[in-house]
Amino acid sequence: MTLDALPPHQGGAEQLAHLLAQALLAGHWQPGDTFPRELDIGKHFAVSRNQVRNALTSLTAAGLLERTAGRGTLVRKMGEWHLLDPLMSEWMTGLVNLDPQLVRAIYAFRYSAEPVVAALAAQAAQAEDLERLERAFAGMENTAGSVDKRAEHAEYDVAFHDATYHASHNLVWRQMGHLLRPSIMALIHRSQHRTDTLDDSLARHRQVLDAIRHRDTHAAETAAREVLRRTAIDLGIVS
Amino acid sequence: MTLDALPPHQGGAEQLAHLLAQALLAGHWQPGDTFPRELDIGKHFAVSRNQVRNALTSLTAAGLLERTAGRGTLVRKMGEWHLLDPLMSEWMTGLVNLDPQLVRAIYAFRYSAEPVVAALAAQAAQAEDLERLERAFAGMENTAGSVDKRAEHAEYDVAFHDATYHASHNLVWRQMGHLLRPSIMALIHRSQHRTDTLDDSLARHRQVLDAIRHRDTHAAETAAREVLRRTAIDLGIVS
DNA sequence: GCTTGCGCAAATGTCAGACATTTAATAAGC
DNA sequence: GCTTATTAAATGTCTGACATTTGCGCAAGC
Repeated sequence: MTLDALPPHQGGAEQLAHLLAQALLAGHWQPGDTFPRELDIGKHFAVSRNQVRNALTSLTAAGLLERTAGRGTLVRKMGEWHLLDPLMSEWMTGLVNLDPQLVRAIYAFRYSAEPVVAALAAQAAQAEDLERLERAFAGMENTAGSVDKRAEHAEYDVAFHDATYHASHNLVWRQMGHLLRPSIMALIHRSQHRTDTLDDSLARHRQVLDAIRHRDTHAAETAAREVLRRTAIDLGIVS
Repeated sequence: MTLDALPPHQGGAEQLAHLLAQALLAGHWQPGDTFPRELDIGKHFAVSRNQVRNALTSLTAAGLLERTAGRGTLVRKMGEWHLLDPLMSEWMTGLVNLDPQLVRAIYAFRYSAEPVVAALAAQAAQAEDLERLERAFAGMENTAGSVDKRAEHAEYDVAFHDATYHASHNLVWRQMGHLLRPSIMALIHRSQHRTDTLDDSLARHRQVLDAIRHRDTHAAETAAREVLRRTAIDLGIVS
């Protein structure tokens, strides 16, 4: 694979990293392939070697690449990626053709984890956590109707789930809120967003909110699972 | 806080990063403090500015520091740390005085997550996963007796739990195996390692192994919880 | 007195070029 | 045929200069 298929970019090592990362995530290179050389990348995008090295440092830190002096830069396989690195979430977000295997893996994780997180939230949520949840839910309601507010709706959706993780009041769980963004954003491109399914999704979210508000751990667990069942359908994981 | 209290080091930006990271994790600087300047660090450790910048890049990527041109380098608070970055686990491992709040947070996470992971493992484990679990458990048994094998025992302990996460066959859960190392290594310094508690711990691990082997999800869940109850006692979280 | 603007100092960020080091392939020599 | 130099190619490192951003002081002007 060459660089020719990639779009140009506008300055900054971060953007270059974003560009290359998305190409890697989209599978433009096979694991084990040798990645283009620093000088070639710099030539192609008209940036200094420094910028290239900074970008490649990020990708290496995220487990996407493996570099060794003399040999070059190798592409690592999906199992080695640091899926929990916040940068990864940023790069995955907005990627249209995210690997179905990855979408499935993240969903499976959420399906097993989120009920537990919701239960913890029901135990530990403070007043401000409830406020965040309610604001996010209200946002979801207000943006549920029109088609041109789909992106905005997804943002509130992300905010709702992130607030749930946050309400668990556990430092580790809170970090995983990042994973929600790519997972939920994938919904935009895959779901039909019919009115009835949206209503159903909203109702299930409301049950999570109510359960947490009433400090009902068991109900929160069940409700979170129901939300994710709805998500599975929208993602096309189950029919 | 100055750099004077830190030990010297032996070449390599990685080691320098490790050194500075451990100082940060140990709380040598307060959140919001300004970190020493690049040139001062280079002067103190007799390394080039490049090495310093490489080290600081790692610390910044891990969320320990925040750098802005003109202002300098600020120390971030614990809530912003990327606890799931593999480098963080490496830095935390072997740190004698890890912040109790952090130990507690990681433990609370494990207590809520590991039963679910064990249940998944009971569903998804393959023959090779069982082999790994058995090898790790056998190692724990063989190193249980003597005091001078405590470190080795801890390694097998880590391997056992890591094998459990691995057996879940989920890309996301597998990444979290990293968190186990600092958590389990903390046991070495905190637990008394009396013979009877070690026997008890072994027995509970054996139940996890058996439950996974028999594909009994519910038993795996319960057994994992029991293992962590034992761990809580050894960590001094509960009496 | 208060604000605005200018300029200076200090810190991180960037660049360019040369050089070091590692690796793999190739050729030389026995 | 095996081992050993040699060479080429890639990433890693060093150095010095310069760019850019930020915060602060200080003075002018309303």
